[in-house]
Amino acid sequence: MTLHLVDGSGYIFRAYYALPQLTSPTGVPVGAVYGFCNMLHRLIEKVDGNRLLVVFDAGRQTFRQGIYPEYKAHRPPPPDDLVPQFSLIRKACGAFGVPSVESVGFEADDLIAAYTKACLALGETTQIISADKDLMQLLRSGVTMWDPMKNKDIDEDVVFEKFGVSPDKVIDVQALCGDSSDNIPGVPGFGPKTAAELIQTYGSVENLLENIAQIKQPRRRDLLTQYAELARISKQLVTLDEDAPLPVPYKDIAPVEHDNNRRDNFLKELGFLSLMKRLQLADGNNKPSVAPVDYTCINDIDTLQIWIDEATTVGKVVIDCETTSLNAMQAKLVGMALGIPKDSGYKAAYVPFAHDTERKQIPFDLARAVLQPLLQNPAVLKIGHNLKYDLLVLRQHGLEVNALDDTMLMSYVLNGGKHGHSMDELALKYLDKTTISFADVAGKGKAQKTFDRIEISVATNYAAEDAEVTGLLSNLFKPQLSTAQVTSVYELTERPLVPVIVSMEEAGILIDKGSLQVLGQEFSIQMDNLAREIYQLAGEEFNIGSPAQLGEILFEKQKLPGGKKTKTGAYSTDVDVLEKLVAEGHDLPKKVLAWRGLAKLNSTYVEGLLNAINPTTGRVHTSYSMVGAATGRLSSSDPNLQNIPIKSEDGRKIRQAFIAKPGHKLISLDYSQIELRLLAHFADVPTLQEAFLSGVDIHSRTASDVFGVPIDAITSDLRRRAKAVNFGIIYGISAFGLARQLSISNQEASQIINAYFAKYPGIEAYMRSYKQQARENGYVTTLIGRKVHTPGILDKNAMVRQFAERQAINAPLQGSNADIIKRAMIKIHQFLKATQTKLLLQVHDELIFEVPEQELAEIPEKLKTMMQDITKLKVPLVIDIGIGNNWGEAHG
DNA sequence: GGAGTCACG
DNA sequence: GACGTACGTGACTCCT
Repeated sequence: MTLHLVDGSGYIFRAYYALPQLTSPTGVPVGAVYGFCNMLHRLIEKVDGNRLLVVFDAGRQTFRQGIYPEYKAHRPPPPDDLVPQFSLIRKACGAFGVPSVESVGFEADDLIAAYTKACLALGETTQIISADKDLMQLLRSGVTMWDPMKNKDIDEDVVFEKFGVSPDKVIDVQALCGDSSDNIPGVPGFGPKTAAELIQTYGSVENLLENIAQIKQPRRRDLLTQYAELARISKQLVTLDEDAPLPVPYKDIAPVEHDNNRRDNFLKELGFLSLMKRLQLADGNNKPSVAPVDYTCINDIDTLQIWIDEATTVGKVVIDCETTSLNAMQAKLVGMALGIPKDSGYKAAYVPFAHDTERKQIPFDLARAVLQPLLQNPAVLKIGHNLKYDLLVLRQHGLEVNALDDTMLMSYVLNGGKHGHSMDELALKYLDKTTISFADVAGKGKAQKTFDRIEISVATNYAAEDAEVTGLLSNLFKPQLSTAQVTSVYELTERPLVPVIVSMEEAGILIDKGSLQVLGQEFSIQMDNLAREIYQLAGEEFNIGSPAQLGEILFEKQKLPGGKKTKTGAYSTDVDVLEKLVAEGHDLPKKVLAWRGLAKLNSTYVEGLLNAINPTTGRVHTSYSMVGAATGRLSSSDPNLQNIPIKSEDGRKIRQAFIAKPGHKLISLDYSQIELRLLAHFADVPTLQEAFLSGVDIHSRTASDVFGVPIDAITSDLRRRAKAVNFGIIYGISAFGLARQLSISNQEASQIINAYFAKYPGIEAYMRSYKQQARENGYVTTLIGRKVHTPGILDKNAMVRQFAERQAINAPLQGSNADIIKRAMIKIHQFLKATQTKLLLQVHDELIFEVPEQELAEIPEKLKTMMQDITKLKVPLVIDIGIGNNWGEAHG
């Protein structure tokens, strides 16, 4: 028997902040209650006959205030719309038949500790259901912990990662570093790192205090001596009271008492109708190994037609393709899930086409004929999650789709930067639903099955659930778009970009296979030669690709200066370190750098690209993620075509292997200095704006302004430094960062930055105002009103906070660049429909096209005009254009 | 699977 | 006064 102890109070707060604000039919706020009911239901299923006990705080006053009056004293009262939910949540326990306890003078955490102790004494096990770090001290043999919102086990490893010590030492670490959220003082000046280090060495606070004299660092010694008493009090505060009296003796904890009527009446009263229906369905499905009955498997064309007719009448349908591959260009369509609005939720079905079984299915060619009118009907909204993928797969199977809504993109414009946007994550976060994962049905690793080999009944549950979840998410997100004022970002930018990217991914780009192979051989020969020389210099053979082995050779065998550097205590051997050694005249690191450069080119680019050639089209088709980057940028993968080399001579040879197909040229158009232009625009800096209006080289101009040298006397070194400053500003400058970049002292860097601020008034105000915006709203906005969230902006840890501040400065610039190029892509895509020219690639500020020779006279110039006129800033947008037989030439 | 390294804007 | 620090990505190799 296992006792499952739910930290009810902890859950309330987490659910309140994580879930949308719902209100009951009578206007009572019930968002947290909804999450709580969902969790109760899942827990009841999970504990499966074992005991379940929900534990609450009884009030704010506990014995801890007797020890330290300021304990939790600064906590603001709970939000107004959460207060009425406390009693409802206790009622929910009653309605679901789950016992709950609380005890005046003790926190829920103390009761959990006490029940844990009682269980262990009887040889029983407990599971703590919470994510609260204060409960982690209870982990030991027989006590496990599970985070119900993330569906994640919290084990010793998780604790170690968080505190740097094992669970039995957590209270000692907490006692030293304190906790600002609970007002636990700790030792002032000690952070988690120092605390963990000391406890690792001394074992406990008590032993540490007895041995203060042994501590090497004088500052630590002083602080500990001065604040020894605070450390002792803090330890008392964080230690849970495992001797707290049990409100209900362990043996009297009642099993869950099922009464579905009582539960349903409660849910109805609060307006949780769809949840009630879902639970009712689950009631019927609870017997193990009986397939759920709420999803339909459609295996005859007449039934499919009935569903299609209904979807057409309703004007809305969820679609979700199931295929054999994540690579849309190579994926074979196996089946399709459909969802149609019904009552307040969705009914869902799966239509298998090509499963590898004897079971009856609709041949795809037959299904296509009835699906096409639905997918092409502009009056029927097709809802999906990452429809870009489905659209590309369907196109490969001869089906076109219009009239879209994409829940992944809605999530992105609503909450970009806050969390991920995968369906599983959103279902858990917003619907409190753990979806069947792909690994659940297909297995993982080597043994993973392709979808066509999955049993149709299993596939039906998986696929139809995804369709239902997508529908529910769209019900939730769609109305939020206007409330959050991001409708136009979604409707005018993200959603219309979907077909553009589908077209780019489908087009792909041609690679000169032969020249890439030759290049690979040349690189290999050079690497072999270098390796021989390296072994000679090292006096032994070793794996050059292993930073650990290289570090040993350089810093232990050869005793070069450089020492430890990375967090894990290993020797750092990155470019900065090796280049420093090269500058000191060492030959070995120089050859290692050359070897590494070639190794990178060979494995990532030569072999990587050759492997990525699609055997059918003979071209390379990347996949763009529209939600990968928090700032609004696209990202590219499988293969990543946004990081093809350009900076080194050998690297450029890789780029030259990207070629135009016969009779065509590649052209490249890029926005010149767009982020600096955006800075001049946003920060309203007259001098910078004039510089861009006059067309002068911006880095030379900055060099002249900052270093006080006439512009025609600027050396290439001064220009290089000014360029680093300009980039630094865009990244949310720090003297340290600039100093490191330019290998100068922090002081010199500070002086340069001050000179910059003095010459360009407006920049500092820009930075201040965006940091303020982030603090007030939790996000900053771009040119088109895109929100980029900066979650760490109010963090108590200064480093986390400063990181968020730099993001707040950078995101409007990087994000507005993304806005501009995305809008240009949409416009250009429309225009290119009447031509033979194709948009192939986007690299953040650059677009690459394949143009037939007969269109070269007119098209490039028109594209340029469209790009530069896409928006009007206080400075002109300038487009650089290049043309050639390959990408190397075109980039010019 | 994380850490280290390095390719791009 | 100490603490670490430039923004945004993805792929590869090593090693636990």
